[in-house]
Amino acid sequence: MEKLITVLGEIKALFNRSLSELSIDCVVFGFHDDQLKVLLLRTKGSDSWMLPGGWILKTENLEDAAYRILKERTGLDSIFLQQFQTFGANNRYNGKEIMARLGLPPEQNFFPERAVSVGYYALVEYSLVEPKTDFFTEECRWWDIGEIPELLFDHNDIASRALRALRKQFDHEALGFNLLSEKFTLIELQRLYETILGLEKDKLDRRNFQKKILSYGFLERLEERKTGGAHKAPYLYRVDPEKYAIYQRENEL
Amino acid sequence: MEKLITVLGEIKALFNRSLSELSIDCVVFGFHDDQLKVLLLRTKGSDSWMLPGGWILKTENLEDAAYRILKERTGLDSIFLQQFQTFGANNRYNGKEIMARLGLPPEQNFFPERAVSVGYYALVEYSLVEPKTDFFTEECRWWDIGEIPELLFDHNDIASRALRALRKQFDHEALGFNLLSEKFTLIELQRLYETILGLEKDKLDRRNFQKKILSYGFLERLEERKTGGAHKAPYLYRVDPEKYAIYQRENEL
DNA sequence: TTATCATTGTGTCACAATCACACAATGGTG
DNA sequence: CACCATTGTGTGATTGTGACACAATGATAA
Repeated sequence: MEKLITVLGEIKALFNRSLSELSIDCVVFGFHDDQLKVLLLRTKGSDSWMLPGGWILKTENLEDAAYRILKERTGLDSIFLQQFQTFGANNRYNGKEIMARLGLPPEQNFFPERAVSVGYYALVEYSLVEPKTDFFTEECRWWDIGEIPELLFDHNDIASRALRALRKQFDHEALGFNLLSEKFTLIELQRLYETILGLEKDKLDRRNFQKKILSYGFLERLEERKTGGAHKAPYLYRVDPEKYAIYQRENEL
Repeated sequence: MEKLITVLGEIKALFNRSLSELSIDCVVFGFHDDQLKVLLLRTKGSDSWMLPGGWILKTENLEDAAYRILKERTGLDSIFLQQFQTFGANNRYNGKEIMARLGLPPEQNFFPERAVSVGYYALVEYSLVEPKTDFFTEECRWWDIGEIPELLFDHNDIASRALRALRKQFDHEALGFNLLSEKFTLIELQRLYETILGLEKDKLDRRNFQKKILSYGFLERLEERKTGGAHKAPYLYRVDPEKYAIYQRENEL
């Protein structure tokens, strides 16, 4: 009982330092074993999963809040982050429901009746992430994009909109290198594209894909080759940051 | 003085029925005389212009609020509306500043210190709009996109982001028919595209443009021709709603 | 040590999309 | 009724994309 009071106190304190009617939800994408993954959290003492999210401090820029939240969950500092949509259905959220989910007394609800959420998606390097739980949750782990369970609130909707926005962006801009390690082979990049665009393996023609990507001119072929696998060792590539910036500028607007 | 108290009371009443930390700002585009226009409002007793906007009622869906705000300003019911970005810089807005702008005593400020705003852009038929002022403003009129004055808050930023989002969408999807009257000539459509994309007149090749647009298959050529102008009378076209819906579905995702 | 074989690296051809361009028909204007 | 800016239409050139084949490589297994 005493513990419950402490918990309530801490949440209230956090809450008083934040904007109350507004939250941020993040869809964090990772890539592993040729599969697209999303980072999810399980709330304490329940089977309910949700997207990582949080509140915006009263003095904090919206985008800074998103970066902070991501850093708290993944340990990562520099992350590819994109705001994609704001969700404001009047029934998407319910203060009392949150209290109940957290095992707190609903009649003591101090959350607002209503909250709007700004959706961000992030692209991170799977192997660098150390999933961390927060105050409300006891498990944080990757889920395959095809096996996402039923989530709290409208988080299933947010996740699927994020994927759609991601695909749209992939369709007309070369990106996603944040999902791979610094050095990668072209076939790894191709698998990434096929996975994100929802295509089957080798749907993209290997030769045409490589020609196209290389024609952008921002990939640098290293002397090094990727060894270890069977068969001929492929070259490793990396993104040349300066040339990539030029490409992005030319591709803007 | 008595009037001031009444004003304050009315604003407070409206405000109490709304979410306080969140607002909506709309960039309403119209097309007239081969120029792209934006609807702006001038606040009472000042030279300060701003975008039409408003608050979200506590029980109201975000999108419904945007439609309501637009209807209040333009008189129009069915409008092409698109959420494009949410603006949350911590210094973008200041409650006391609003009070001062409205000629109200800043020390009685009841607006929050901070507010985040969801940006929508709208495409409307210029000739159908009857600009209406609201409680805070005494003038509402169209401005040429190239002559937008300095606006309150971060509204210049919002407006230019809206234009950028609009151009991006135009780049890979046929739309914008909402900006023309129901029946239009292909050259009018071409001027619209050139204006929105920021191209000079006749930059697009007339023949290729018409071929491309018609190849989408949702424009219907009418028997009617547009008379009145000098020279040969061009055919009028209109959008076939069913075929347009098919085109949009095929073009999705 | 060497044959095997899945995989890598590269070039060419066919087709589709886009671009550049010309000329006859039209219908107010003077 | 001659004029002329504008409309309606078609064709060849250029570019971009998609389909496809073959020699080189290097770990694996005989």
